[in-house]
Amino acid sequence: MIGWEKQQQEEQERRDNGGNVNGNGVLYVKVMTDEQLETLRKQIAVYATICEQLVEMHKNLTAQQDLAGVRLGNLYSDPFMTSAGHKITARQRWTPTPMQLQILEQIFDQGNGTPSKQKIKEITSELSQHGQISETNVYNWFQNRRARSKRKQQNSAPNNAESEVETEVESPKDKKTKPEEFQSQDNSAPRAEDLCFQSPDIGSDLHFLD
Amino acid sequence: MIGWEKQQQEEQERRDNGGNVNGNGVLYVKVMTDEQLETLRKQIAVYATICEQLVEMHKNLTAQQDLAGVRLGNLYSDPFMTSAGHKITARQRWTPTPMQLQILEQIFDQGNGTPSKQKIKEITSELSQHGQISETNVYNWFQNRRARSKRKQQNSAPNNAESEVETEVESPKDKKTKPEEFQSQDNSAPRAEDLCFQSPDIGSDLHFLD
DNA sequence: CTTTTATGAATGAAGG
DNA sequence: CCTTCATTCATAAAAG
Repeated sequence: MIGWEKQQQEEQERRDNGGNVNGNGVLYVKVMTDEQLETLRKQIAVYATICEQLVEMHKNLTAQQDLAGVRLGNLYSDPFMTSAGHKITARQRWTPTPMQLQILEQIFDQGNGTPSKQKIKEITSELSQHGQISETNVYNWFQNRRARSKRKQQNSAPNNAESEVETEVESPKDKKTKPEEFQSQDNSAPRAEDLCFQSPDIGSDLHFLD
Repeated sequence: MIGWEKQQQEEQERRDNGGNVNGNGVLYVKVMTDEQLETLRKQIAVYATICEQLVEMHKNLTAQQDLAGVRLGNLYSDPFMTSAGHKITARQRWTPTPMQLQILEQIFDQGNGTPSKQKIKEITSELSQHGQISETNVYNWFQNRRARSKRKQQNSAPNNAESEVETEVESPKDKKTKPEEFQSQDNSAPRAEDLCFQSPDIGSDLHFLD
């Protein structure tokens, strides 16, 4: 197959491009901005959802037919749903180098838990000496670090109290968020009329998974 | 299926054949070969085709049921997709359905960046046909969408004291650093139409979904 | 190779 | 509007 792996790592905020590129060899390539890719990704996701729903409907119908004694057999199979359904939307992500991680941890421990805008810039600047990184990466890192640190703390604290008072299974008891009428993901079947895709010449048939 | 997520980020040893790469802090773009694009196209086509076929199957089944007088009605308005994995547990926060997203995105792209109170109502009204939603949701969505779009844009400009010798970089990538004029601040989601990925009007065949 | 875990990133909502 | 937080999603890395 083809190797998408030719792609290089990068962050999510690049836009525009420098026209066409080529390597040391001759290589014609298409260049897409991240926004374009993102849009593509979402549109594919829409397809995935539609397919899922259609399959679900099918299962229901088939089940009914079962009751009626009209088994049609497994026309659908989810293998493709899982294989093609989500892999397409692959997304790359930054991975801190050990050095970067060390520095980040260090800063985090210093208590200046408040990553101000300016601070971020500085940190990013410094870290970039040790590898590819962007301000967003730094920002995210601190966000996640704090959130997870917090969660961990609150997760282990109530447990070591003398008598085990916490028999809770999962429910976040201190749900400070207002009890708002939760709107469950209704997820009513999509009206595809509203999907504004169009199709090119893709007149291919069903040899997905090829 | 192929994974274009296979790329690797190495601190200083990057060496790919793309040539459009660079060290830290430089302009990145997604690069795809024609082959890769073709594959993507096929995959999308697969979705379109599968949807069509499922629709056909559904019609047949429905027709049979009609004949058999076993019309059971809305069995397939199942609130949750069990195949997706996590949807079973009710969610406490609104998650736009793909269709809602599509519509929102569309409206957002139209440039009328300021969602007036009245507009919000209209939009909410329309979107509620595709799933549970409230005006607050819509309002928040636009708020967030705009804020993040903006940040993203302003984040993509800075660079770039190219320092590290990325031996492979050679091609004069004419960086058109003109992030602002590209599109007004109200539009940041390039339509995929540019890429020729459009889908067939499967919508007309899916009307029963509703 | 498949499953699990750790964690970077996305995003709805709240606050100011 | 902008920033911050909480939660969820997706995936690179680790484990089996």
